[in-house]
Amino acid sequence: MSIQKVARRAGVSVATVSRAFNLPDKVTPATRELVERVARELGYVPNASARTLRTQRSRVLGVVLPTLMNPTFAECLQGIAAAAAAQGYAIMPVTSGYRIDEEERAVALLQGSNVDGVILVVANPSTSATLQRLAQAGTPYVLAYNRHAAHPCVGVDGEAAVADVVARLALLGHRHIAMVSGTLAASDRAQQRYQGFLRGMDEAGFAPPPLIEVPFVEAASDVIARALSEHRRPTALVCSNDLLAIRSIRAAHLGGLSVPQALSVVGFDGIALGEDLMPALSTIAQPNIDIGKTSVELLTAALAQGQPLSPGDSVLLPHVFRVGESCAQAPGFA
Amino acid sequence: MSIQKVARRAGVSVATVSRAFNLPDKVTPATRELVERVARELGYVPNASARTLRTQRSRVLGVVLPTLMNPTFAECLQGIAAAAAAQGYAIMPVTSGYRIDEEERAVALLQGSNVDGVILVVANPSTSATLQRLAQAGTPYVLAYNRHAAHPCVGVDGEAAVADVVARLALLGHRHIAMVSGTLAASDRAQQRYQGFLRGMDEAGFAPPPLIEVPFVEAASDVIARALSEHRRPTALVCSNDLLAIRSIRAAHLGGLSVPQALSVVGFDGIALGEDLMPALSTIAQPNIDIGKTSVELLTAALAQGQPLSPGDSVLLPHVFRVGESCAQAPGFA
DNA sequence: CTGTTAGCGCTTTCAA
DNA sequence: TTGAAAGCGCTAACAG
Repeated sequence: MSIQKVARRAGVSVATVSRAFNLPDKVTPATRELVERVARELGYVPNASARTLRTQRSRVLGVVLPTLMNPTFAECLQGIAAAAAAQGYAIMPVTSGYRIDEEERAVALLQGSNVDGVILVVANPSTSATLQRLAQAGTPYVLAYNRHAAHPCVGVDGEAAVADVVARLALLGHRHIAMVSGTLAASDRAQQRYQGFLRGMDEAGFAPPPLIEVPFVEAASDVIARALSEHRRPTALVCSNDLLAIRSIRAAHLGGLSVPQALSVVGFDGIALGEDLMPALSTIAQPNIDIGKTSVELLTAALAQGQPLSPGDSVLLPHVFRVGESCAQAPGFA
Repeated sequence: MSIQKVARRAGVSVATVSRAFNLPDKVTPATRELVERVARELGYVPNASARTLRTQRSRVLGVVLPTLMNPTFAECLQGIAAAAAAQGYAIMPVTSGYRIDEEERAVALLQGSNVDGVILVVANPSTSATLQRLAQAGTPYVLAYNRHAAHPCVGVDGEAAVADVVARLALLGHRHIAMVSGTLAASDRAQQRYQGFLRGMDEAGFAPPPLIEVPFVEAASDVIARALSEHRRPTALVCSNDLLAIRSIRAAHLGGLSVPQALSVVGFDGIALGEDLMPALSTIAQPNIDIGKTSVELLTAALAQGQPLSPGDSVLLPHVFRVGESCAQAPGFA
């Protein structure tokens, strides 16, 4: 079903059919209706490839995410999809599995697909050759969750958020607070959150214990269990993300510590599922859907302007501490 | 950066450049290397739209899912993405929010994007005009999770799975077993699982109590709490999906029932997160990633053959009962 | 083994 | 307001 067939059937030129769809004002109402009717009868759907080839714009946004197994990014993608659809854009998501080489491959794939712009969550903007490649090709892009002075970013202030949480825990009487994180080297988010932890501990006048670093998610239980069985074990755990928080709660229970009575646990991300758990997860909630939505809006605005985004366009979204039930006063604190 | 530029720079024709990429054997190693080098220097990336327009194949698969907020589908999408990439296909996912009209819109969008084939999870294959549209356009498709005699499907036998679970619960001494489900009308999966429940109860010689139907996920806690506070309350709950099971466990605890001591809860789906919960979720685990992978393989095989899939190509994947910790003997059962 | 060329379906001047 | 025609970048005959 091509525009040719519609034109022939309607007894007009292909140019008129094209105008009827794209510039309705430039054809008489009568012709427009005729064309629309014929097109509907024939089940005509414009060919996106031909249009893209001709206009050099695909109306597709590329999306690079670490994984969909973490609901944080699934939620964000949902937000991206909804916002993109609202703006008349389709999306093409690719996951990188937190691997730099996969990030590169993903961007190459997207560039080959003629995407108009790219939204990405990278391991670390500082060390990312991927971003250079994008900039070099003149492809507009925006980073989500990442924060970096040299790139346009949409995210929250993870450092401040964690520092606040430490202060909050101190207020609840906690003196032994530890942080659980994934591999620091693998993510700038983890690094920033850890900075916030250090700052918060410093401001509270506590000496920070060694970071409980979990190299692989599978190893989480063991590592955390060990940390919780030490002599002067922490009474509160600040986790770098909700998935780690959930695993920490399990590890605590297996070790005979009830949450929040014997151990407070705070997560980071605000995945929807956290509210349905028992105890409901106390967490620093990021506006995941809104991060996606804002990224799309920034990007499509830039596309409309015909110029890439600059670091100055970055948006810092507010986070909120979601109270939950996994966080309470320190044992024996009045 | 077009093939023209590469050809000129390399001093060969565009046809040779094209061959160097697509039919390497039909070109002398020397020319091929020359072309590859020049292409790399110029940062040439083949234009997918032009290729699609010319070949009439986009190497993109459309994917229609209800939502990404349910990890089941996020996991499946991950599987789809990996398998598609392995076969040289990109994907274009769209979510329908369990709404029929959105399913239709999604398919229309995908058809306009020239997708070669579509993988979809629909509310109900029997009542879906969407599938007819696809068949009419000659677009190969395969249903995931759905099961229907008139369409090619990839999924598990939900009915048998639930019937088995009921038998298993009976063996553990449970006499009062209830089922929790989302709106039956909204999903053929829910219907099939409920059928399995009825069959299982019948085979065990129990009279099935009324289905605990949760119209909106938000309402889950209330509805379930009410059911658990009745005089002859169930000692075991079979939930139509893991998300409902998680909410049920919470509702039970809020109502003073400990899981699994006072109430056993079994889910359906096998989301990865279930294993990290406390108690770990007992559930009927579907091979979500494999469902995605199999769907892709079926579809790409059909694409290679140049013919759509038929109902006879359907694949039934095995499910397993994941033991977990949320399911135990009935109270007072020796 | 390599080159020439038509044409995929569409948008967009330029003319009428 | 409408039509004719060029050309986006690529692949696949066909010719050499």
